[in-house]
Formats: sequence, structure tokens, C-alpha cells
Amino acid sequence: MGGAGGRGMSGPAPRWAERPPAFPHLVKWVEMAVRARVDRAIRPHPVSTVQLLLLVMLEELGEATSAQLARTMQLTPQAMTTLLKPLAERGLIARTPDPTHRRRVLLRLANEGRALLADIRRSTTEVEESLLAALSPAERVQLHALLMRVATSLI
Amino acid sequence: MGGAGGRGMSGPAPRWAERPPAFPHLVKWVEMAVRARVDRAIRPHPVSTVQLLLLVMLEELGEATSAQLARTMQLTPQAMTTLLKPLAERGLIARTPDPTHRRRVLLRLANEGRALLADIRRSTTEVEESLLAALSPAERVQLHALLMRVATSLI
DNA sequence: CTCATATCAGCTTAACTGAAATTG
DNA sequence: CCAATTTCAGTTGAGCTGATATGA
Repeated sequence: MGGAGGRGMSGPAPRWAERPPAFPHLVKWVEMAVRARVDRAIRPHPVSTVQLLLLVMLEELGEATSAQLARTMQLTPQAMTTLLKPLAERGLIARTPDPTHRRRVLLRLANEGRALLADIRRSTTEVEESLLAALSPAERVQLHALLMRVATSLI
Repeated sequence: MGGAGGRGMSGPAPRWAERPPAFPHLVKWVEMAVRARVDRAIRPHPVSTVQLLLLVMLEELGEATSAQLARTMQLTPQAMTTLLKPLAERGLIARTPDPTHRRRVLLRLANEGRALLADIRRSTTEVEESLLAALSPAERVQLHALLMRVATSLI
């Protein structure tokens, strides 16, 4: 589930920015930095970063099938199945068969899941603040908007 | 090593953007979309997204120790050891003991690694273009600069 | 028949914790 | 003695491919 362990925290900051990494690598880099911090912050709550994103997605969509979630999160349906299982078993997600489509199962956040999200948000807002400390408020809005446009354009 | 498998490519695009995900989740979301596409593009070359980032880092730093790389990539030193091993075994990375510090091992890109990177860049530039298709050239520059500042501020 | 959904099974890689040896 | 570097060993979770069953 992660979190930085016993790594030394000293060392010279590398001289940088001569030939910056291309966009895909840059995104991965930022994501690793984010994950390390988020993982540490939510360690008391037994959810991983991916599970957390899944819960957030479900909260926004309100209702979705497993296949739909797999598409928006860019995972195979099989990966989504295994991702959902522990969350459903813990009662964070409710499963109801689709009345109009007997093959489908509709998923939504259960009250427990909603409560967990609210609980976690208290810790993660601090993390978000520290992650974006280098940017001005206007720049944060800008970055968020740009990322949002990229993400939604890729579904 | 990844890549999207047999997921269905239809389905209604979810109505969106009411309450956008917070920054940490947004980054994770974008990263998953990026990884799916990059993984598919570099499948012919046997390297993962993380290994690729590591090679790019080494290219920029020129020379670094394993502990240094672990810090900039936000991994534990143990994780870095296991990440480096296959790359060194394949001759993509050269290891030379530090003359001034007998405990350290200096790492740098071998010629094979440099060649692999050049090879891969031909495929990934197309991917990058498609990832950023929703943004204007000016916006791409802006996004890149903002991400770069966030990443470097977090080392 | 074909396509989408959902799931089971097996596998590989990523990344953790814990412990240990070595050096400054 | 202590802190940093490197590595070994064991473990968990993420996400893949392949195969299967079922329904629109």
C-alpha cells in the first residue's frame, strides 16, 4: 500500500532542468511524488491510491457499471473486477442488478463508502496544499483545469 | 508490463465535470490514461513505464547513485535496487564504484541504454501528441512548465 | 452470430517492510 | 556509536492475458 520507508532524506539536490522530461515521463514523475505522500497520509485508512480514485469516481458518477469504470480509469474489465471485490466485501460499494439489463450490475457508493471518503478528505486536503505549495492560487486553478481537460479528452 | 487488453471501446461518455476530482486523484487519473497508451506504444521494447522513467532520469542526471535516484523518484532504496537490477543485467546501465566513496556505486546510461531511449522516443512522440491533442501549443507549454515546477519542488 | 458484460484463474512486476553488511 | 548506502529475503497489491458464461 506504500509510503516511503527508510530512505535517507539528505543528499544534494540534483542540478536540473536542462532537458526536461517529456510529458508522459513528467506525469509519471509527479504521480510518484503524489502517491508517496498520499499513501502516507491515508495509511490509517486501509485503502490504496487506486481504490481511493475509484471511490471518488463512483461518487461523481453516482451510478456506473464495472465496465464503464474500467473504461474511464483505463483498466481492463478484469482488473476492475479484482479492484472492486474487496471494496464491495467491505460494504463501501453497493451492488444492485440492472433491471433493464440482466447482465449488468449497477454500482454506487454505499453510505460507509461516503463516510470513508469524507474522513479521508480531511487528511488529503493538507497533502494537496503541500503538493501545490510551489504554485500561486491562480496557477493551481490553471493546472487543475488543464489536467482536467486532458483527462476528459482521453476517456 | 501492461497495455489495455480486451476492453470494450463503446459505452456512453459519462456526464462529467460537476464536482471535479481533487488534485491527487486527478494526477492519478491522468497517469493511468498516459500509462495505458505508453505501455501499448512501447510494448515491442521490453521496458515498463517506471523503468523508462528511470532511464530518462539517468540520462538527465548523467551520473547518480541508487539512493539519489530513489529520492528523486520517491521510492525506497530497496525498491530502487530491484528496479535497477534487470536494467543493469541487460547492459542498459553501467555500474562503476565511486573512487572517493567506497560504499557507493555510480550509475550512468550505457550506450545500449542510450540507443534504446532513442529508439523508444520515436514511438512516444506520437503518443505525446495524441495525449495533448485537446490542448493548444501554448497550453501544452504552460502545462509542462507547471508540472515541472511541482515535480522539482517535491524532491 | 457477434458484441458487451462479468467473473475465475494464473502470472508478472512494483513496491513495501524487515534485516543485515559496509563505510564515512 | 551513528547515519547513509547497498543489498537480500519475504510479502502484498496492481494489472496483465487467457478462458468462460451469459445476455442484448
